[in-house]
Amino acid sequence: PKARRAAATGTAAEPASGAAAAITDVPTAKALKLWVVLARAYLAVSEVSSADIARHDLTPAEFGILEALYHKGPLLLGDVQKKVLVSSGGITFLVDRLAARGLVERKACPSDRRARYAALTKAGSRLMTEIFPAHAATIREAMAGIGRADQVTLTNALKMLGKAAAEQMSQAPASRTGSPDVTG
Amino acid sequence: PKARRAAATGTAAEPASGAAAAITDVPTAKALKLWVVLARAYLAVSEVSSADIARHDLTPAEFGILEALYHKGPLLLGDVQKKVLVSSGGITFLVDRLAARGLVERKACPSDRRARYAALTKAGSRLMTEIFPAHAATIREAMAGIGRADQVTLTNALKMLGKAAAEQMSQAPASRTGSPDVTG
DNA sequence: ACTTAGAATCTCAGTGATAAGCTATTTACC
DNA sequence: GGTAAATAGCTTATCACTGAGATTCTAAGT
Repeated sequence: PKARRAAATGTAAEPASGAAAAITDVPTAKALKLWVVLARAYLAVSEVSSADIARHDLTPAEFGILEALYHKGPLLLGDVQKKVLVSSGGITFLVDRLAARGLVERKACPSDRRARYAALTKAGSRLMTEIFPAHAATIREAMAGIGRADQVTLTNALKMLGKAAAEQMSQAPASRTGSPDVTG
Repeated sequence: PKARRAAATGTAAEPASGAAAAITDVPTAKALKLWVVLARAYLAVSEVSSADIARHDLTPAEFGILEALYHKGPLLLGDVQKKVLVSSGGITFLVDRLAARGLVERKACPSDRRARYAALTKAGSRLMTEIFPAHAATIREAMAGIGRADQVTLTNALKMLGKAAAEQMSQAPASRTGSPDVTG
């Protein structure tokens, strides 16, 4: 037998026997709905992408690093971090692992002795040249449910959404659990 | 000091010194771009949501379970799994943890002695009544970057995208690494 | 009834990733 | 020029979650 997985991310809104009543006001309900489909769409595409990446024995994070270096050339570890969205420790760990496989190497930074570059090795570069186009095509296929013009519209809308959400995030610095939230 | 995080998910496409050339064909480039902004938008909203949830010492997965039970009433563990998208072992683990906090309880299923229901306790129900509306409002705020009419358009587009991607997923069952990929 | 396949859940070892704290180095300010 | 704050990356402890197998039960076939 196998441990199966399912396909959803909660946040629905229909009461049932023994269930409390849910959101009534319309704008909130619409926003929740949007959040659900956003999560599902992301997850579905993510699944396609991850599965393709896994065929080469890479995690998405590893692939992200290789891709960043492939497109941008050698990068400071901190810059890789910004691209790939992992913690500082995570970058160390991932680059170590890629280095152990001979795909990436560290290089000293002449102007700052704290910093190090990560760069693709010849093998890493060859690998990416080999697999990236097919990966890109896979993503293109995953997006094929939407017409090309609509893709642009969708891209713009999502860009706005992401920007707004990120903005809201930076405003609320995350208060801690039990505490009464501020001075007053 | 603190281990900082960044804000992106790779898949850009501008060459640089020492970097290999990237995607040239337009449809693929557009699809990649869409994938990037989709990931970023999801991540940004996810961050907002998680931060809000964390204020109550809950993980997103835990909150997902509570939410499912709150809206739908008692649910078989398997059904919870489908809603919240975790592994079979994960459901056991998470429900255990919520039960230890007195928010959820297991109940026998009369018609099938293998199956168990998960249901909110009175405390769990009270907690959700207390925190869910505020959480929903937080999500609404995160989505506020987009007008209400556009939200509906966006929702529909994402629904199609998710469906198409999921479909592609089920077609390619995931071949294993080294093997030469099919018969021909 | 008995056997076999299939399901629902639980167990448990393993994994990717984070978050703090640490060291080495750089920058800014006096 | 010397000291303090900030920065880049590494180390370690910890954690939520996964995945395969084990367990218990149901359903179907003989």
